[in-house]
Amino acid sequence: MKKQKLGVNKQKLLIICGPTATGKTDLAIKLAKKFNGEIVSADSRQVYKGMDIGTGKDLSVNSRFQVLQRSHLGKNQGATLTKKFQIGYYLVNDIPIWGLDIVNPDYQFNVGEYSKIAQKIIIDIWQREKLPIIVGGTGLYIKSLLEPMEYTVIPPNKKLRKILVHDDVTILRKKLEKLDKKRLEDMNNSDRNNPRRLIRAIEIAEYLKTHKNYHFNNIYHCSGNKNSLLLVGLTAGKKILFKRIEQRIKKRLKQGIIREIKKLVKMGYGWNLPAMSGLGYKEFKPYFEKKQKLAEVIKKWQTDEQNYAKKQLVWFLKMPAVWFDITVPDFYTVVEKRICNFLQKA
RNA sequence: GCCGGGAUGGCAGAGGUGGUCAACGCGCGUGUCUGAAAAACACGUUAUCCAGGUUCGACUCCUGGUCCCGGCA
Repeated sequence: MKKQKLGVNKQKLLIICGPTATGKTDLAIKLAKKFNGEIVSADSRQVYKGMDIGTGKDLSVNSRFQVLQRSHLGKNQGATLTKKFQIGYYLVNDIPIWGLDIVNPDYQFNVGEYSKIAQKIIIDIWQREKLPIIVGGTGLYIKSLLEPMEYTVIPPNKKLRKILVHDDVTILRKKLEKLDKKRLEDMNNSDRNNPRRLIRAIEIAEYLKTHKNYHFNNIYHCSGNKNSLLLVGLTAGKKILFKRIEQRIKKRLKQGIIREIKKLVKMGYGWNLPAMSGLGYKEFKPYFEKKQKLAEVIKKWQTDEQNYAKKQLVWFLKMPAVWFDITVPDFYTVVEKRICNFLQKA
């Protein structure tokens, strides 16, 4: 028996974004309790199994991964979404958090896959008449839920990539020009010098050559109704932000980040994997190779996190978010009121 | 104490017959963004140890000082 779908207008989506260490998840859990919500992570690093402390999953010791039996993401149908992915949730404080532990660290995960999975989860939450709350620091992942990204569905072509990595940007540009001149012209200077972007553009052009009737189909998009979407941005002054980062690093060391990395390395996950390029992991490479002292690693980690927070702000400030300063005393009340208001609108 | 080498931007570190000069890297700052995004890429950013002298002109040559490094004692 299918539950009756809610009307389009009732399909609200709440998004909480902002730089690292602003307490996004804590706020989301509070809000989920208040508004009958479930959390969907939008984080490019938390999708990896076994990478918990460094990516800040903040799972309690006894939280276990589970799938929802009756949902279309459940055991049977969830498996058909694709065999590669594990889709389920952790219960934290009785609130489900989705989008964690989707793949192993040696898998190269990406936006397109995230977008597809997250959209399915969101629809599932709606079907259970609850409020999906997207929480995360990965701007591109959030963007992929806000607007249809036409070409993200085109899969990577590993063979082609293997050949193209040896070309320098001038050659790549020539190759792209031959395939799709307009695409090259549309690129800005930064992208035109970015081998990764050029290779991707060539990849797309090659794909379209052999798939003439390619048609993009987004599962849903929120851009239709203004009242169906609220973006909440969290921020704080740089000084406070950096202080919070420092404290969190200390916490992660205490939680056993070194042990976690040791385990990952022992399992055979190499330093060159994209998953291991994340903050709080890559800094430890010289330490494990006995080339650097722990104190230096921590210092580097701190500045890397700071820079990351700054970069995140560059991204998020362009988004149509309502911003809240987390240091304001009645911060939570203000946010709650704003969301109440949002949920009441048709 | 003696002999030798050195002192260049926030750091590390090149160069050039005395002629706006001051590389590259790191850092820092500002950005870009359609399947690696905690990634990748673009743009910008600051200096010649101190006091004299020679010279039209010295970071580059000379004298003195200060500091650092190596060797001898």
